Amino acid sequence: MPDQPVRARLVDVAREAGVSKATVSKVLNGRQDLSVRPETRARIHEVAEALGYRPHSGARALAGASTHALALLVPSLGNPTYVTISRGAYQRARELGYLSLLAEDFDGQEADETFNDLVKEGRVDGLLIASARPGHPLLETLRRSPVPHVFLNRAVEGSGRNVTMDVARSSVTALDHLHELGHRVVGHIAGPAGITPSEERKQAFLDRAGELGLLAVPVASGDFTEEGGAVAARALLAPTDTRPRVTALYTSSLAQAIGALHAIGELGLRVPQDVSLVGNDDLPVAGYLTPPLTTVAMPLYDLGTAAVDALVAEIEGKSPGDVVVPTEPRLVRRGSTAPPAEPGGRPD
Amino acid sequence: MPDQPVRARLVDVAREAGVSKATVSKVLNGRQDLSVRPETRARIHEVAEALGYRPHSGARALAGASTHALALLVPSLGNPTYVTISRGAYQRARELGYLSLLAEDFDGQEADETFNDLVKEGRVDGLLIASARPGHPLLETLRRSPVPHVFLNRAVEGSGRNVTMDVARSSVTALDHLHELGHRVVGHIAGPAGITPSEERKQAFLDRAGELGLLAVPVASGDFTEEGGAVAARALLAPTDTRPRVTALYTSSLAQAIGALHAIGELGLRVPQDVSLVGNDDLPVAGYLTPPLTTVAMPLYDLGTAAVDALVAEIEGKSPGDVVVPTEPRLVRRGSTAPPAEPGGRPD
DNA sequence: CCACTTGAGGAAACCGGTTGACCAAGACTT
DNA sequence: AAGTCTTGGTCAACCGGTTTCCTCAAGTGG
Repeated sequence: MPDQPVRARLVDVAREAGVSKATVSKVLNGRQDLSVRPETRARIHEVAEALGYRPHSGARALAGASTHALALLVPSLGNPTYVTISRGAYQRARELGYLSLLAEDFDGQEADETFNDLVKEGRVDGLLIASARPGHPLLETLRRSPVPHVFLNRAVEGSGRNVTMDVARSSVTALDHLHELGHRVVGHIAGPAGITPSEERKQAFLDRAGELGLLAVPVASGDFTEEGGAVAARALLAPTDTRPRVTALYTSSLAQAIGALHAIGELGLRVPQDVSLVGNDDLPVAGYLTPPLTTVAMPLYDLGTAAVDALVAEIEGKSPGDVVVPTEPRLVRRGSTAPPAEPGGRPD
Repeated sequence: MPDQPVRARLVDVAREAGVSKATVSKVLNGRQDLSVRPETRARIHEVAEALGYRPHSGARALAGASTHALALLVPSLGNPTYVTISRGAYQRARELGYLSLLAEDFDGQEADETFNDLVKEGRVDGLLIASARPGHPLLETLRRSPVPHVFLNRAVEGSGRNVTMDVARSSVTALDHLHELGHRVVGHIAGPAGITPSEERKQAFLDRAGELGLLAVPVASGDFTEEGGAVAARALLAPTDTRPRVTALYTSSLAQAIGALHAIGELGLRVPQDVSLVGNDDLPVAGYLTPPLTTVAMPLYDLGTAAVDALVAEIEGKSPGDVVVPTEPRLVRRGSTAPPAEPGGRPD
């Protein structure tokens, strides 16, 4: 095969196949409103293949008002959670004939620039928004210039287009595990206030604690970072007169768990002998912490695929709706959880 | 300001400003080959601003053969190193009027699909390639369909378009630190064979070890992952008759350091009392490991900006060349390094 | 006073696709 | 035999910019 210094264009394919541009376009796009002889159809596909033809996305967008591209907006790529989600989105988009782009909106700080670059300049047909929160600038922007979009992971109440996971179930899974081990005083490190999965996880945690009859369930909020986890852990583990000592912690993110692990060590406590720790989200690093982290694996990849399904459906004219990914959170038992020490066996 | 249900187009701006499309286009693109009255110029800018006008990237690409977009190809987004690089690239691109897209090519496995989606479909003007390695499919693809591109982090020998950091210096920095502390037997966990920064770091490590007169400097290679670091650490720490016991390790990535830390613990050794550990790249998590990790901070952000500078220069017609980011690697001392134990003080 | 330059901007072709309207020729119906 | 479908396509307008000539009026030199 010779080199292809110039991109093959639609006319090139048409000339080579001995048909018109229109026919090639319709055949390659699989349109039904046209009858073509099977052999012509085959010839067109062959020629296109041989020439390595790819339609120019700009020309396509101009003519058909569709770019066949989506963009996923995440609050931070430093959080590997979103990397997994984006992989799911990318693959599913590909299967549906779309390209999924990835953009970091730094928790809303650059959301409008990103919106301009991607939507207003016509680079994408729709947005997968994983960075929503109350007061996010994009919410207002979308109201004024409506564009197909769904919210994933973080829901926007009343939007009717939220794609989420069963985070309530993850709290139950984590808490049941700790309860079975014998823990009766369990702290929860929640995410920042106002962010849906944060609130939901916390509420489910408190509800389940009530059902199980736990003695105390203190909660502290913190960013989804190591720092946030460390600060919150210190707050929860500080000695107090008003309740018994916490023997286990459940965090909202993996980074928080790493921070908590650090803070626990600094306080001279050991995991899991003195404090058990359960994280959220399972990523390779969880297995390499000391001790390896017991965690609730959330269906992040599936969340990405589900969000793309919902968005593409909307782009193709169906009306959106809320979706909950059916895959259940799964407990991954590692070394950071164990039965609590005998009361009095190792007094403070 | 009223809502803008439809995108404003060039003609809209032209009509509103009372001039022709051509004039608006030239004024907004700041072209010199046209004389326009200052007040006309100002009016055009005002109208464009008021209408929130953004040129349609597809139309622009079609007419002018430039998309004003770049793409950064990274081997894995799970490696936070590339996240920092991409942030540098994104910001610098923005300053130069470009949009930087981010794509994961899974170490070359999806490189050709990505190339088709981004380059052949005309979505970007050039590529920032951080995932190069010998035999990478993109190398051949680029030979056949030349497109502006630079290689960053991982160089391609003889390409004459490599943007790299002073990795040799990072080995020296790490090794000097360990030598000063008194270590004389230092192991190195290198990256996979054949990848340039890997080889270069290793060679510089060995060279510097020779200059310092170290007793032994065993090297093991492994992926840039926790797993790779753990396996390599086990190999280096295994007892042997042929050389004294290793008292310190220097790894090629942060994830490797986390893996090594894990393996060291499993072997019943303590950091830094029994083994000192120096990592590469400084990211938030490094400060929250137990113990906090001493590491060589590489100028990742600057690497991203430098790569964009080089690529944009090439797109604008200048011929490419190799660039080394001038920012020096910097040692961040934390708790994972200390003087070695007295010989015999704690025998194996 | 007239040809000529200069300043300010306009007309139209073009980029590479998509799409709805249209058409020729054979098959079928009556 | 004439009209009507159906099959298998084609034609040309259009999407929203950019760019290359043009034009036209006012000023300028001779």
